[in-house]
Amino acid sequence: MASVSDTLPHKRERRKQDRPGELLEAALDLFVEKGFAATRVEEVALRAGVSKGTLFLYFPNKEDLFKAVVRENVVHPVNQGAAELAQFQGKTGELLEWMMLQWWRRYGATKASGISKLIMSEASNFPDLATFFREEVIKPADAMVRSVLQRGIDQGEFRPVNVDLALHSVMAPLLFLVMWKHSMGPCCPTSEQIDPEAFISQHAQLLVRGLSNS
Amino acid sequence: MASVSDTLPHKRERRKQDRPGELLEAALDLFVEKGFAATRVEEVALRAGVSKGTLFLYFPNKEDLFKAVVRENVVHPVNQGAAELAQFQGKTGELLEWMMLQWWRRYGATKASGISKLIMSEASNFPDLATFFREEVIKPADAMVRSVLQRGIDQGEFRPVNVDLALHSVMAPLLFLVMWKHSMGPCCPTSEQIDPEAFISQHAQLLVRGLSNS
Amino acid sequence: MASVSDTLPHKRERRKQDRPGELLEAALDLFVEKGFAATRVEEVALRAGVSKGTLFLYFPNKEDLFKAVVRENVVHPVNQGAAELAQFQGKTGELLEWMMLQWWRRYGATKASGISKLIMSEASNFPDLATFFREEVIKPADAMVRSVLQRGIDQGEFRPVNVDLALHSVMAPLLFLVMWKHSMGPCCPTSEQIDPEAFISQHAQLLVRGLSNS
Amino acid sequence: MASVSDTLPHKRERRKQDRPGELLEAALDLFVEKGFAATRVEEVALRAGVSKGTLFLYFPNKEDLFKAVVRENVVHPVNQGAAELAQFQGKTGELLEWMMLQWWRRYGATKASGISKLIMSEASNFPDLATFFREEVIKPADAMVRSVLQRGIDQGEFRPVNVDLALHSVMAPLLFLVMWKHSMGPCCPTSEQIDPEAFISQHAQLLVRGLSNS
DNA sequence: CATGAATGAGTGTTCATTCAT
DNA sequence: CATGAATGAACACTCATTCAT
Repeated sequence: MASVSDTLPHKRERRKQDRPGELLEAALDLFVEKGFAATRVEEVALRAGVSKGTLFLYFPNKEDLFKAVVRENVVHPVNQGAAELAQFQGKTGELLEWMMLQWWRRYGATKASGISKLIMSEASNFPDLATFFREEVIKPADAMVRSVLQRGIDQGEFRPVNVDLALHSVMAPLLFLVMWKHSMGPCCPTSEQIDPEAFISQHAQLLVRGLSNS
Repeated sequence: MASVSDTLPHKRERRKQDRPGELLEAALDLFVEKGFAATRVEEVALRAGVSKGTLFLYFPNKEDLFKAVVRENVVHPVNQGAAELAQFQGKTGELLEWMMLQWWRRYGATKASGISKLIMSEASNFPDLATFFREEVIKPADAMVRSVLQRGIDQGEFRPVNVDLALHSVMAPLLFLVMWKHSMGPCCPTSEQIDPEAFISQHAQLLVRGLSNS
Repeated sequence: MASVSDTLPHKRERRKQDRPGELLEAALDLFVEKGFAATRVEEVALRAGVSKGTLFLYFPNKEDLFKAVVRENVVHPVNQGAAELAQFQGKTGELLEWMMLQWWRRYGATKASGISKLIMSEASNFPDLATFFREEVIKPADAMVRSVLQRGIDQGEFRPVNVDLALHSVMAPLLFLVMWKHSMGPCCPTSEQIDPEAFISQHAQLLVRGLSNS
Repeated sequence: MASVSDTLPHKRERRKQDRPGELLEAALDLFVEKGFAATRVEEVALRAGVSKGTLFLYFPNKEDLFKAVVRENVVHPVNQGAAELAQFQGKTGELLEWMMLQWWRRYGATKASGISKLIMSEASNFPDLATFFREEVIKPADAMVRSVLQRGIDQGEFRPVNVDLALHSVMAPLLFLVMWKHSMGPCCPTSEQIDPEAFISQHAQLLVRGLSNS
């Protein structure tokens, strides 16, 4: 006899199963907002609606909670855009600017980018996370950018610059914006804020002009 | 025969004069290595070869110790660079590349650049430090870059781009290198290391070409 | 057979409920014995049979612990006394003497009166505590005395003296006894001890006679 | 050959001889103002114009400095007034009020009274000081007051009250004023200040009326 | 004698972690 | 499983006291 709880678990049970997920979610918010050291485990537990002791039932200590948060929330911002990118018809210069703006809108501007800032900040204390991040995020992203630049060169639109270096000319401003957004940004008066899209546009255009073969 | 004390100050005195410098050096090391919050003042003192109490004889509190470290290792270099910059004769394009390379050689490549990474990492937890850094370091540096770009525009060498945005096209790659150096870098195999000067050179040239009026 | 846990709460729970009271009692002892500044919170905790951290579970800081001690041991008794006072029927002269004796028996003669001595001793170093004490203890007590004196005047029993000054003719001897008890008293040979109730009685009678309209 | 320094010592030498005195003076001010615990020996030394180390040349530790300050500065407020008192012709009631006012003007209102407050405050930590103070100050003062009261009784002006108790009716308000002046007083708004002479006058008159034989 | 640099034991307070219930 | 009371090791900062010069 199939009881209700087989298909639609009671609230209690559903929550129980979700405990780790809810804790990870709460921890993500707080770690991103405050960093590792300044986040108190009790606050994480409270935000997840459980007691402090319960958190330690699921994660043996704060460090492991942190690592789980990072591993769980690292987003692969490449996968989504790669397909669209491949279909793009038109000048590579326009593609480059479009790609950078898309990266910002879909990733840099979202909460998810907080995890990148977090990793950059804490990498030296958690080397394994840094390695993990490099493999999962940086390498694919670099490859994508590299392919776009190579496309421009192959099509004769760009000069044959050193692609391995040029890709950082593309990524650095984006990462800079992410870092800024999560560090100095909140401390700055509005008059000193940076308009991300305006900056990306102008930077992309400078880059394309700098790369162009004319 | 002149005694030692005629030419060299007494041990006590000599040490006394050296104390602030020794403490600042130890503090720089530890702040860069562990961040502001995770650095314990006692460890700074011990590394400088004195007791905890002695540190507070020279710096009233941890925050002021940090500010002194910043002044010694970041503010001074930037100011020195600015002075040399003013004497530069020649094309602004060359000046820009030279400035970026100098920034790297004199600051980015040194231990002191860890301070910038630290600020980026912990600004949100220590708003006072962030404000201090913005006023003492970022604003002067931005003004310097802005003046170079404006020089190029005024001399007709650069197009009249938005200087407030372009300035980040100059700084972002430098800060990216610093972040990289102090976070992901140490975890990367040598094959994936970035050659900072080669990157800066190429980026500067892309930028100059992108800015140029021809 | 009903188990113990049916009638008595579990050891943990019982202790938990008792904690604040035990801490307040230990704190009263030590504050009175050593003063505010010289009392270490850890010693309070230890005397209450808990660790230092536990104290901060119940009181956010040393100052609030002290305020709680004052509320428990000074404010409450004063308020209770005031209530009984209101019900008093009879001559104001008798009321005055009765009030002074009650004040002594219920407060002055107890450990709690050490708080008044402590405040007199340390007020200048802890202005916040002084203000707190003035608002919570002195003002209500003064108001009570003032109302009694006014009652005597209104009923024609007392001459219309300056009530704001006369109030100190009532309080000063009481505070003098408290100061004496907690400072010089313990150092005096028994032959020189003051008999508090005899003194209060005679002083009250002198006062009433001095105030009386006959 | 009598050199100048025999009669008028050089500033240097004079100061050297006065060192202990200057230290005691500086210490008096600070102990009275802040109490024993809150007074820092360095501040005492600075105010006396010497270095911290020098203070320990003259006083082996803080406690002994404190005791020296007290012993040195305890004033015998009786001696001066006793002679005048003996010559007083007229009603004892007037004598009593005059004596109380004089005590206040010549002692209570001066800095010297700070030492009484200090002793009352710290007596429990320095029992030997309390004993010393009792012998040197309290006993003579009590004797004087007692003699005045006895004079009133002997002359038939006062009723035969218990003189050993009544003397506290005289002293308590005076000591209360001293304590108030050095503790709560400075923390109170001007509207709540006590006018010492007005209070003493009214209290003395209440007392005299209470004592009088009519 | 005098200095003041140096010390280190202590203070209030925080917080990750444990464990009896 | 879940709780939350309890712990104790840190940490920044203070200050009486010492001692080489």
